[in-house]
Amino acid sequence: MTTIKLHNTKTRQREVFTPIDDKNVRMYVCGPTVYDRAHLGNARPVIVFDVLNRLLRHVYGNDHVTYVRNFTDVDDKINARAAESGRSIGQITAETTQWFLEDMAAVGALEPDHMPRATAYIPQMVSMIEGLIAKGHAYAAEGHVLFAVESYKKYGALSGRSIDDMIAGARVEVAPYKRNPMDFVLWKPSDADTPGWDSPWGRGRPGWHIECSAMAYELLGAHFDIHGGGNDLMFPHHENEIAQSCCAHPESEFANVWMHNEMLQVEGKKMSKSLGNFFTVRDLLDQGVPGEVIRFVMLSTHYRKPMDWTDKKRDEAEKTLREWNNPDRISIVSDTAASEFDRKHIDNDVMDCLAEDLNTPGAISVLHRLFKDGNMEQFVASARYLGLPAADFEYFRKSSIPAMTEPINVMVANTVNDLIGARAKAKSERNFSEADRIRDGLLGAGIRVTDRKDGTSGWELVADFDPAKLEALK
RNA sequence: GGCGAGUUGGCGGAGUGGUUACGCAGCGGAUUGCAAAUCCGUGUACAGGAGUUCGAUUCUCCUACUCGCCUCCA
Repeated sequence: MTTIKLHNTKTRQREVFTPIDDKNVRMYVCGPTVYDRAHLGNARPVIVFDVLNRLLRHVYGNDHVTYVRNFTDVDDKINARAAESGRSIGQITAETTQWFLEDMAAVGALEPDHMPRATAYIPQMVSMIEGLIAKGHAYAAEGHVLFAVESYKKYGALSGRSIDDMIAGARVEVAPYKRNPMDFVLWKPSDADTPGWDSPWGRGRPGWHIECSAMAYELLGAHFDIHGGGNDLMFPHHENEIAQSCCAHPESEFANVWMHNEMLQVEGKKMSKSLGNFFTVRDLLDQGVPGEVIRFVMLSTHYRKPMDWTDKKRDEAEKTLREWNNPDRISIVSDTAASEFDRKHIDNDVMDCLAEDLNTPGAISVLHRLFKDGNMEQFVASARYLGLPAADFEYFRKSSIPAMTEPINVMVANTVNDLIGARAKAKSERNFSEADRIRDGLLGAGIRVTDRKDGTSGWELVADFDPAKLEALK
């Protein structure tokens, strides 16, 4: 069996991964707060942990992995969005949830086994909070319930902070009802205009962190294998989750392995609305950037390093994927029900790279080698395994040019073939200036003509295909 | 101020105590009516300083710089 090694934030070391139960490997990844379209940075953890999910399923068996990723659909950002737009909270969260699923599917992410919504777990949260109060880890004050960080000795261990240091450097305004400035909210009161649920502390709503603790406990138990998310969640979100869960279930250790992906940057700078470099996954898709290209770029940097999204990388990724989908090179027929074929032919070196703390750039380099060496079965199976298209040229070509509908596609092909025929005739008459004129014209329209050894000619679309220019050549 | 990550050839980006990926670009060649595409060949880089070592890009320490978190954030 493949030995998987993962970098554990908790120990700051790369460790051999040993499941608690190899018949049910359990992973929880923090999902989005559903108030707006997923931006590009949101896609990184989704893709990273999608790869891990695929790896675990390959190693332990498809039916022996439970992957949970939540939707946080109760949050003050959602409330604010509803208030400013005049729409209902339910409309916003339902719509945003659906967008998220569509956008993540477009970048090749498989759906987790469970995608719980926080609002479906309010009673479990209330119950967990009651337990924390009973054990002396939390206290009610002025309609709030707060977690007492001093009641948990290991508070700060994950992110390497001490409570005293944090207080010294804190820039937060401290609510008067907090016993310790670092105490965080488990439950807060709601006024009449804010969503709320009845509770022992009055009508209110949960604080930010408790939903993950409650849902992880319900779906995975008190002790499970892997907990993941972006490294900006390490503090305070994950620290607080650990404190809540470990105090509510002192017999357990919560997650064995903590994994955090590094942040995404855009052209060397943090993505932010004020810098004007903020964009969503949907923005890219609508601009004609295929989801596979986004995925390829994401996989080409190791998940624990900052990733810089640049136009240059996007172009190079698209170029590589075009080459990998060149029908002249790949003769294996694509079959959507090819899971058996894929499973059998996934390359061992690709697996070894992934097993070594998800070395996706290494896996891509193996893909290059397989392609170059003509090991097409391994290549296709491995590329698909990583969620990249292979032997699927038509799909890729269509997805690159969303405006190009099927009838136009056929018309384009006919036009191009006519022009190539005319060029072949000119060539046979040794009228090379006419032949070159046609070839240059096609290239200008975004179609590259390539002569094969046998005297026939192939063609492919290049980046800036322009149907209008093609029409003008007729 | 506190905590953490990082600095690899023209660019991107892995990895390793000694044999120095991979991709893009470049260069040389084959091929071609000319191209393109393709194929073959070609690159000795690891921020600076000190230390450990037979030997360090890889380990330790120091310095510089970059970035993230500490407030909502993946």
